[in-house]
Amino acid sequence: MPKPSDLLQGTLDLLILKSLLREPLHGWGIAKRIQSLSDEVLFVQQGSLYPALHRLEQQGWIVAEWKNTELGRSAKFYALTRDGKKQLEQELENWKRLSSAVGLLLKRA
Amino acid sequence: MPKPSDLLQGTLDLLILKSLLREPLHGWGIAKRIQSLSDEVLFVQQGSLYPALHRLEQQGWIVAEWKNTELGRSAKFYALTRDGKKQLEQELENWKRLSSAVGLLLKRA
DNA sequence: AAGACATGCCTAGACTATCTAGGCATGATT
DNA sequence: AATCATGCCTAGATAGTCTAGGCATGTCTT
Repeated sequence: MPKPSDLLQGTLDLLILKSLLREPLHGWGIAKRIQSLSDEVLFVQQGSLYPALHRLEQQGWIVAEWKNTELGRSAKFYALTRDGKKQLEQELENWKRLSSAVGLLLKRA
Repeated sequence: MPKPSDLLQGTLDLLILKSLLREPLHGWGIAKRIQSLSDEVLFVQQGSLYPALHRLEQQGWIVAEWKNTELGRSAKFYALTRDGKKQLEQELENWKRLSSAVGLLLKRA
């Protein structure tokens, strides 16, 4: 039984980093942003998101800081680090390279 | 330490099915075809390919038959079944849906 | 004749990302 | 009082891919 996938595997880091490029966001906000910016096509499960955030933080690509949301709630805001921006560019390039290669093959084969 | 990926995860089935659309091929040939049609960008490891072929065969999407290659060697040729074509179309659609959603997000975010 | 290389198939084990399925807490709304 | 939205988290299962081997045959080179 094939499992429905909400994401293209391996792109979650890319999506997270990219959505933090403009401004720091908390986990919940990241999920909503990915969802809305993709026209409700991409959904990040919380069980995927939070481990990913911790992974990215450990790599030094994002940093966390507790702040208050506009709703007056405490939330963990993540911001891109300098290394994170570099990583983002690498992942962007990799995505372009691989996805266009797939596109090429699909057009030709 | 990030692991270099030769493929976008989850696209292998799609690539295999698509490369069998024109004519049956054996494993070795599938790998070479994916490689050349993608302008040497996508590489399928044999340790990924053969398990995938067996998986696809078990699903009923491809069938195997031993034949001789042009070089006079015995090789296992795989052909798309009717179900395989259906599956291919579904995976094609899914790929388009998800990859364009990623593209959209990357453009916007 | 020996060795290397290309062709061809295969598997076991490790790795890693994602998903499922929960839990916990707070504030607002009903 | 109950429910819902917001917000963070983890444990375990699942599954796909990669690493790193093994095996066999045929051809080409030395």
